[in-house]
Amino acid sequence: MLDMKFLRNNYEEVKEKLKYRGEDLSEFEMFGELDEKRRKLISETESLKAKRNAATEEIAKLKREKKDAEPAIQEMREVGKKIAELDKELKEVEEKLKQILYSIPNIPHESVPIGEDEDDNVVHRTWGEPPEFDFEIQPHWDIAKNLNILDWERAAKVTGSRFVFYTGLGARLERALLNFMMDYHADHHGYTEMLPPYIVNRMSMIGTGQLPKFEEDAFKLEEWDYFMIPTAEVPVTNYHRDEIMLDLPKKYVAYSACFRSEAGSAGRDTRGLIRQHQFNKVELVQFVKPEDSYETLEELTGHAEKILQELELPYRVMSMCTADLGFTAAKKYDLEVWIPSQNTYREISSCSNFEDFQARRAGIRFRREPNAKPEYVHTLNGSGLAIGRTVAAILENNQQEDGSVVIPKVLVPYMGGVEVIR
RNA sequence: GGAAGGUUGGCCGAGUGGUUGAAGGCAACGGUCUCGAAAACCGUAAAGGAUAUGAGGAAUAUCCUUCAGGAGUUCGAAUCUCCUACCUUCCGCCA
Repeated sequence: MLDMKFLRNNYEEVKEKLKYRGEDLSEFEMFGELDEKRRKLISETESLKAKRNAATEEIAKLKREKKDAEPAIQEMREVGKKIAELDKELKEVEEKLKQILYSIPNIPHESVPIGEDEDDNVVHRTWGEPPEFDFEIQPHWDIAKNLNILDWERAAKVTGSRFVFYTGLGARLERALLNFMMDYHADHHGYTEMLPPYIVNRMSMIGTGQLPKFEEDAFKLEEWDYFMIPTAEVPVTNYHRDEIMLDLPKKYVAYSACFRSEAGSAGRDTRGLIRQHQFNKVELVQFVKPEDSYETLEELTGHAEKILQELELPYRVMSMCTADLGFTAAKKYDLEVWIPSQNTYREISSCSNFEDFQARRAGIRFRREPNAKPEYVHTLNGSGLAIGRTVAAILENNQQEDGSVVIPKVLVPYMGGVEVIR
């Protein structure tokens, strides 16, 4: 959500910047008119209320002195009715304005490359070399099938498509990664560990920007106004909703299962671990002072990269262009890991600076000094990492000619000493 | 699922229709005192919004709103009524 005053004063400039996002801005057009109407109604209703408040005091005085207050009361009856009418009108206008503000995406940071689609994303840096194989490589779903560590057939029976059972050492590998990542961020990167609810209410989804625009992407509970979280970002960011924070920065690392309807991606990545309705993810979330957020974005991205480096998986860092930023980010880096069977890099982490976009929606503020005015914090988050995709990357990059898979060294202790899945 | 009680400012906590934006306390900030600190004493202190002056900034002034959220009664609601959410306790049910 953008600041209403800022929007009023910089309307044309904002419009110009949002053009690069390729978003539909038709609703945005009504802003000026509604904003003016709102302020006119406020003036009218407030002057009437001031009048009423003065009269009310007068009436109280008359009553105390046991004088006749009836004429004053009669007059205020009319004023009261008028106030009620204006308040109702004002509420409608404010509701419309709120919907508009909620549906305007964030303004891209000046360092974000301008582009029309994902092809305009910029390679920021590359780490490691894609491995060379002197045998016929297999996609991870075939490797997993041969090793008997992933079971899609039964998952389809039990639930449906895009769900999976991890079995045996597969389940162990997933859990090893989860533990390794959590430990690493908590022990080496200074994050506080968090285990959040997987279901949140509507206000939380609005707070981080999933709603009201993208309701069809979410899993909603039938009888409740509750949603399955698409990422731990939602509960962890909303943890501090409507709070005035005192000590910044705050750094949290949270594991959660994530749930996505994947509406609109029918037919894409139908096989394997890349695109599931439910997947596991370790998420990094930070609340920082505005002046620190861009430095923090680099730091946080580095924290996610460190995991890939420890796992010895080749990857690259992409700076997302204006068209591929998503709704809420002012700047975003995607970490893409090498997937040999697809001969390409695939997203495994997204690290974003939202500036005050989420903080404004969710009412997350801080004070610089004990008596200073509250200011909005900047929020950031990044996957550190998506675990299912990490499993896919390990299976593919570490596959051997005999179909076995070598476990990265750092994971062996977490695997109970298992060095190779065969 | 049934019953009772609760939700007030950064925190605790008074307050059952009319100078209550809200007593009191703690924490905070400024000052007096002190070599300095503590203690003591004095003082300042909520958030959001509109308007005016001002550079549509900082600031100041006036006004409005806000006592979980919403609706209602009333000239007037933290205070009365209804609904919702959450918390606590008891009963039931389940693990």
